[in-house]
Amino acid sequence: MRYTAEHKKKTRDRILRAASRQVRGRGEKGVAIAELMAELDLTHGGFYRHFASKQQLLVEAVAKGFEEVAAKQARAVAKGQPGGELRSIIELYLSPEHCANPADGCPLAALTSEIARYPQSLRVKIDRAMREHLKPLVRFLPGETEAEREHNCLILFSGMAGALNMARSMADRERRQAMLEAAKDFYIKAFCA
Amino acid sequence: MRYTAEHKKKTRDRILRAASRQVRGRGEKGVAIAELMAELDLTHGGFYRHFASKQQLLVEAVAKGFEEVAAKQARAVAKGQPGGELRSIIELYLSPEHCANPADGCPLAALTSEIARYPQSLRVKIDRAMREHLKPLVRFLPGETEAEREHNCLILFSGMAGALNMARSMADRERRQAMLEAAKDFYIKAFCA
DNA sequence: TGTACATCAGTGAACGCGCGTTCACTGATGTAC
DNA sequence: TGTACATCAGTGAACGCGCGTTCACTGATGTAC
Repeated sequence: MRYTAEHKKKTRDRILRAASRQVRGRGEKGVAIAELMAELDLTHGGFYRHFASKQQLLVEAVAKGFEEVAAKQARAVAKGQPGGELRSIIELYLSPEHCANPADGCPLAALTSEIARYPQSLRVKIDRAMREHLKPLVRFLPGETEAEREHNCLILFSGMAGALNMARSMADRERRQAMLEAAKDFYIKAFCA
Repeated sequence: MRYTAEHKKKTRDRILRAASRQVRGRGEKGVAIAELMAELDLTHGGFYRHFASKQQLLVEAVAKGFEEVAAKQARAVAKGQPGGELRSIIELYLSPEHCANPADGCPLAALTSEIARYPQSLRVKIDRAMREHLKPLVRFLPGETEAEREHNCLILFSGMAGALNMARSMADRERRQAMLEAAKDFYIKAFCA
């Protein structure tokens, strides 16, 4: 059957959203085209009307993840008081909710060690998406020069991603909570002086 | 043909070493039994005389990785001056060599985001191996109480793992180096006060 | 307005490949007598 | 010391499964006339 252009856009977006959740929840290898399409009540063959390959899907899915996270961070910042932007972001990032729901969370944390192994062509695109995402946050970081603030931004987010993964790796709830709290204290003290 | 008990031990160890390097270099899904055995000029069938399953191999391979890293850290500490133990460890961890050679490096960094997705049974064992590895380092960390030093230890290593992965994800050499240097400065200032 | 044809999102079978695991077998060496 | 049998690390074919991608086909709707 023939569908409108609008319908096609919507389908493409549904695939992208589902893929973005799956790749963050399960990693690149955890995404299977046929299963992904079945989740949307579609069959695998149609996938290639929307994306050239699984790789292309992944790049866009990661970028989509960064967008979602940016929106959440913006909401958290808007809720908090002025001057406390970075603190709000740190508390959101190291919250039990973010820890418990990788699929809805930061792609950098979900794929920390995988990205380093992606082919260069993919890495370049993800790197770009990440920097695009971090750019508006740089101004909240301490530092005399723009370069210093940028470095601090990278250190903060890579550090929090590491801490979040450490918490996610822990078996019992208590240690997980303690890890998140300790990390929250540390990063707030280090960057919100 | 029949081999001596010693020969069997050696073969098992060769498999384990190769697997440890592979899993750190490529991730869990990147290890293929047949390829692993072929690398040692063996065929895949023999694998199951040494390990019950791929999972069991992975647990031991990760533990082996922690042992290797511990040995390297001990060597670095012995070379440096007394009082500078933590500084030596940080400099080793965030060195260009460690960044460039994940297969010979810290399993925590190599598998940061994957471990969180392993089945609970596997995670428990890896968690134990990791804590075993960190235990002798806790005393070098600042903190009034043992619990505080332990938390600081977890924050430091998870943070460094995050920073190392961030550097590994970057496309060009300059930014990678700058990231490592900035992180080195930051963690030394934060923990070697 | 009506008709003939073109388009194209979606279908589902098929291809080709990789992988973990099993299993009957081999044959050199260990062991029991 | 010599002989018959047991052991078991290692071999390689086979099984069963999952997966990315291709392709001929469908059929409702868009478009040209």
